[in-house]
Amino acid sequence: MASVPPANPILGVADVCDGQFVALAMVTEVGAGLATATGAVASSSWDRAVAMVTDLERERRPRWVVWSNETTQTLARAGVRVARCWDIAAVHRLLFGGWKAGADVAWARLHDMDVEGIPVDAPVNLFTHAEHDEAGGAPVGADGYLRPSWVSGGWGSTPERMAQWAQLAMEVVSLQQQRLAASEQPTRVAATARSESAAEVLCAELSVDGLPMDRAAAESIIARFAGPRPRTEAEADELRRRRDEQVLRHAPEAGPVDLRSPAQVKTMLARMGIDLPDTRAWRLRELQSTHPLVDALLEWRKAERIATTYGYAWLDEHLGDDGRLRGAWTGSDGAAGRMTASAGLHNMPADMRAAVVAEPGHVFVRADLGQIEPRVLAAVSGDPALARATLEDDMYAGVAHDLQVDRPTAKVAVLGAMYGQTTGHGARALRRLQAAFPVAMAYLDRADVAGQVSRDLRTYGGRLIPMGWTNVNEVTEREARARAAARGRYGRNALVQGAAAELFKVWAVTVRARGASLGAQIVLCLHDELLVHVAGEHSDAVAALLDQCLAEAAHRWAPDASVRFVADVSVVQVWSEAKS
DNA sequence: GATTTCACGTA
DNA sequence: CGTACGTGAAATCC
Repeated sequence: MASVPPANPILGVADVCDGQFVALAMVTEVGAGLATATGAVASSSWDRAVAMVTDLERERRPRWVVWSNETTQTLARAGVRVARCWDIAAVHRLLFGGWKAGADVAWARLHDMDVEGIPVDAPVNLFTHAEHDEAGGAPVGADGYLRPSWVSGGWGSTPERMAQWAQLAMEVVSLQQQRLAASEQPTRVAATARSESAAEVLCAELSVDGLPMDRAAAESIIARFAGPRPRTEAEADELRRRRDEQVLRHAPEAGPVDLRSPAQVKTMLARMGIDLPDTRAWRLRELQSTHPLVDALLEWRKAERIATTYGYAWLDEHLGDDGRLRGAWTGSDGAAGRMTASAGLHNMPADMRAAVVAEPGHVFVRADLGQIEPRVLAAVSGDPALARATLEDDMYAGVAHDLQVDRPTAKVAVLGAMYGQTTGHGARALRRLQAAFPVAMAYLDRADVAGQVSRDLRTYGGRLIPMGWTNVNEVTEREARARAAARGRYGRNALVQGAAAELFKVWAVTVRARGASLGAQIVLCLHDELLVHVAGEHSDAVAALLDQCLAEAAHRWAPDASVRFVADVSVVQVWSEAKS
């Protein structure tokens, strides 16, 4: 570390922003630490820190460097929406894969040090605290790792410390950029680093802003499935008992059965002469209307799902008084890099979409990417024949024509190739697929083989897909082969799904940027679907924008224009109105 | 009390 | 033996 200049109470814009990158470390009580290539400063209060960031954003639009989207979220809560960002955790995940991306992990990996050897802090007590304050001078210990006291001690116990954190962040960014520059596709991977960082900003805003939901509508949907809101625990018990009774009356001789226990349900079904390896819904559905017990059980499962997972407790916990449903968003999962959301935002039952209602005077502009994965495959593999098939609105029709098979067969064959499905009646179509699209199929095969031999992969955008799975108890040859095959499927799928996630995020952050002047707010991202909330008067403009942004995003992400991407766009008041 | 298994919703 | 996620309850482990 270079010597750290003394912290100043606050400086003007010109003093701080002499470069494109400005590192930011922020806490609520103390203020902000900022660093540029030449020096570090810290502001003395939260209000002044916010003012400083706001001024800098307005006048210079720097690329804000943050350790994680925690900082971006703090800013968003204060009403500050930044345009450009460098999210160290997001770039770390891109470079090194995996999930853990704290400052200590990022630092260790960038210095080629063993992550397992990262020193851990002793439990916090009065003595260790006192020690930290004395030893708090340098963030890097003698062993080369970040000192645990620094990492766990918070970013901003003092303005000086915040300034040091900001300067450290600048150093880390420079190391990350060196890594990106040394990669196989430096320009493309650097672009991914920026779009992934922007996606983290979007996630921070999604977490803060939430999804518009009509409480009364939601409650009536829940009531339809699970009954009225119970006022007491006894009432809840009674409702549960009555729900159970609707099933159990079809199996009177089975005795007391806990329907929530799959084992007991299996036994109950066996006694009624229904033998199943497990009691999953798709198995039950095959037997639908052969026995009233099966039908009642399926109904019960649906009601139980609403009552337990998406019931009144769910609303109470996640739906704010302002009619916004909030969950925690992350820009990339630990695997292929898709966005994730908690609070059930990504797996809400379709019935609940009727409660996702635009606010007065507003609408949702909803758009989803059509057949995103095969189109992405055409782009990342560079297969000219598959690229030609993407020119059709329905690309499976094009593939079917090329393969001389019907559309359902073509679709199953393409999906099977991407996901590694090897059974079924697709063998003939698969051979034709190999002949018609050899480049794309070879791309998938390479991913499959890499997975089988546990060789790490990188997505088109440069995300590392670690394949060093821990080999647990492969006792038999058969099991070892099965696991290798599973890794192969995983590899195939990760390259397609991961690249699709990258394109989707470029699209989303482009919409965020271009839609800001219209007040368009992205309120939900669903892997290939965007839900944008905007004042009704701008609905047409935003609908057009979603298409324009897709074209821009596709061009930025994969400049080869031979692959066509399509979006289905509609303007609705309620999410459930959207057909799809 | 923490972790794993089953089940099920979404893409 | 398509993949991924988050969730809740039961079962299991410690």
